Amino acid sequence: MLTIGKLGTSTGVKVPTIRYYEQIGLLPEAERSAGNQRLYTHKAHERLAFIRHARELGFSLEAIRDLLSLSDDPDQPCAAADAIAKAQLAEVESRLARLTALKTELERMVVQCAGDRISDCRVIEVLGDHSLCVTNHPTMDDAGQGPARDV
Amino acid sequence: MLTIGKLGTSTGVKVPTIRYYEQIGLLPEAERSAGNQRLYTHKAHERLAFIRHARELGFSLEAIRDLLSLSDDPDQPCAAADAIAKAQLAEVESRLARLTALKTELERMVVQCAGDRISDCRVIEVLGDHSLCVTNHPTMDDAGQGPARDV
DNA sequence: TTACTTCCTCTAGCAGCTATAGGTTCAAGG
DNA sequence: CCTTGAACCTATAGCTGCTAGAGGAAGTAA
Repeated sequence: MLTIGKLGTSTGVKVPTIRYYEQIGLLPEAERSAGNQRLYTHKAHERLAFIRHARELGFSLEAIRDLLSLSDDPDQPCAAADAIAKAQLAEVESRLARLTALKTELERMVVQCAGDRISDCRVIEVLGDHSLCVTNHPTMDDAGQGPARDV
Repeated sequence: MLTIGKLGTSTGVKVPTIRYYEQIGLLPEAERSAGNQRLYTHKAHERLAFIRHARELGFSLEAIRDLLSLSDDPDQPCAAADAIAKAQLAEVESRLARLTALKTELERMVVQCAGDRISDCRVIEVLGDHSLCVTNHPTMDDAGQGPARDV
């Protein structure tokens, strides 16, 4: 039986995050010691490692919730898990494409900035006028509205 | 003079977002009509277009705030604006590297999933065990902690 | 026993919006 | 002129995925 601190260091998940996962029902409520402290089994450790790894791969907590409920039921067909992973892959690919376009644009901005006063600064100029862009980088409608996500 | 709705459609920024930008001081307080409705000048339109475009390129609101105060003062040297753009470029490049690693991993997961029961599912299996990964994809420590950002 | 660390709960905060409620103003049609 | 309906107003709460802080209890080593 691990304390929450040990579980945290052994999985690389911070203690408040573990409590948060319990709170939102991603982890079951932990057993408690006589003094009301959480105690974790090997199974809980595995489940948290799964969650952490999926987070690293960019899965949302909602997707992870689905994956966990699938893995709790090993006789189900695999198609649903596969679909979640494929959706995640598509998401990553589209993000890659957009980021690549942004990189091109930023490189152009930085390279072209030859003046030494703000009034001649390409960075400011390009940001003020989308028509100066070479790529068709994303608009707020298709890039900036979804739930914020890292990586 | 534009109403907030016209300004929104002409810049591609949603109305509540414009009000939010005013609230946090990114846009100055708008003039009001007799009936207390916001009215915008061409200058405000330019400023919002600038913000929107910078957001598309992934700049944080804080960075945009800095860029705006620079552009308000055109005699200043350009170095600060250049530095912000370069930092943004570095950020985008590191994000690209991480996303590429994730893509590799996800592709492997999806391709290898040959079983048709969850119990044989590579997706679930790989997520449960980081050592099955071929790339050194990011950990939560270097990828998942910063301020959430899209694109 | 004392000191120190780790744990507990609870609440509030972060970015960057989005949504809802409950009301006012404006423009067009009859 | 009056009505309808869209667009506006303010204020507040919610979203994701945590993180930080307060104020206190429990566990551990010397």
